Amino acid sequence: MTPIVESFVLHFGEMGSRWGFNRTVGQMYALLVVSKDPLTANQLAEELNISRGNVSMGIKELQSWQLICTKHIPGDRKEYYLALGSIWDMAMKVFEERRKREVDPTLSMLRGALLQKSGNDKDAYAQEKLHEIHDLLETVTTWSHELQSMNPDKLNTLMKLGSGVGKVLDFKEKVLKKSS
Amino acid sequence: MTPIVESFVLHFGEMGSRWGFNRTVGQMYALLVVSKDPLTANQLAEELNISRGNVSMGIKELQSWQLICTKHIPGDRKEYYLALGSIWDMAMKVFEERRKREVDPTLSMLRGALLQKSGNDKDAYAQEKLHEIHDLLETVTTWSHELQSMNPDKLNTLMKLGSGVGKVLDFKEKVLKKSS
DNA sequence: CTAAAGTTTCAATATTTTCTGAAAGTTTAA
DNA sequence: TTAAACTTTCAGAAAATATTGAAACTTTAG
Repeated sequence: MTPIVESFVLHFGEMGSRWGFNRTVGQMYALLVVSKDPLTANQLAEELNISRGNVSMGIKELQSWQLICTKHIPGDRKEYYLALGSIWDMAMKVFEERRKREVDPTLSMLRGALLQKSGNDKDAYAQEKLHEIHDLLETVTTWSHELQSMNPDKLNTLMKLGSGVGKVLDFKEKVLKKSS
Repeated sequence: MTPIVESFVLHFGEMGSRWGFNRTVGQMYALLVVSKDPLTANQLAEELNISRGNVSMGIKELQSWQLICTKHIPGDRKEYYLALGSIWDMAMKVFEERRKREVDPTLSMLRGALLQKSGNDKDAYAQEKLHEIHDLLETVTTWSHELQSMNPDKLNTLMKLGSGVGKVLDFKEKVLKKSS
């Protein structure tokens, strides 16, 4: 690994734990992302100085996140691994996967709690709060689903527009009112 | 704790680790959120069955996230704790804090790596990828900053609009073109 | 079918993170 | 100033998580 690649890989490893996977999985993924050519499990183990078994588990994890794919080279029995898709695709995958793991279970727990009859004052207050949290999470999840289903170019336009989107909303209101 | 509150507190504790703090901190926060009246450190320790020292550390953590505040009751020497602001405020705080911890350090690492002269082909390819990641993270951070600076009502309108926002963007284009 | 090349599994070990509780620190009423 | 009431700190214990490596498993060329 060159110094540039190494510092990226190490940083991504540390960050990995915050982003939902462990250090070595983060490092493996980082290395695959910046490698033009696919790598074998043994190459990963060697470059990162980790055990072959650990690489095998890491690969399984990255596959469960659908972040890497396998490539076979004719006449070679080894499996080669490759980061999947564009940076944009990767970001979407991570985002989606985290929503599944962090938000969805909470939403279903909240739905359950809101179905219970509140027995007393304390419960009534608690349920009010749970309701607010539920509604917020639901709005945000629905929204993020919809954003993800948008064409990436349009989404990019939207993001670049930034808070300017407020003006566009006003603008639409105004024009609609005039024409009515 | 009533059963409803307890299941919320336990769930939030487990989830807490995914959301950036540890189990007991998550539980403490959950309990404060659904409690109408402020609680003392001792009450937290007792309700959650954790040590007084752990509560003290948890409080410090929650304060560093600016998620709770202190209240004094006249004639009482104890400190009372209270979840801060509305659910919306809380979500914003958590979101912002996570951005600071998860994204900002990566952005500065990437900026550093992009300043290096790439020595060879491998580095050149790696830097291309780093560049893409950098640009994406920057766009997203800037956008989220701007969304956060918007008036919450407008932001809510925007979210409820969902992917319909694409149509509004088209609409604006069309009207502007006509009038030019 | 056999054995070589490769991959996965998982019990044991190492590392990291969290939690406890006793001691030290702080504040205030008297 | 003192001591009671309360809070914080932090070294060590406990719990959770990650990692290794050897054995078991799988695949395929011959």
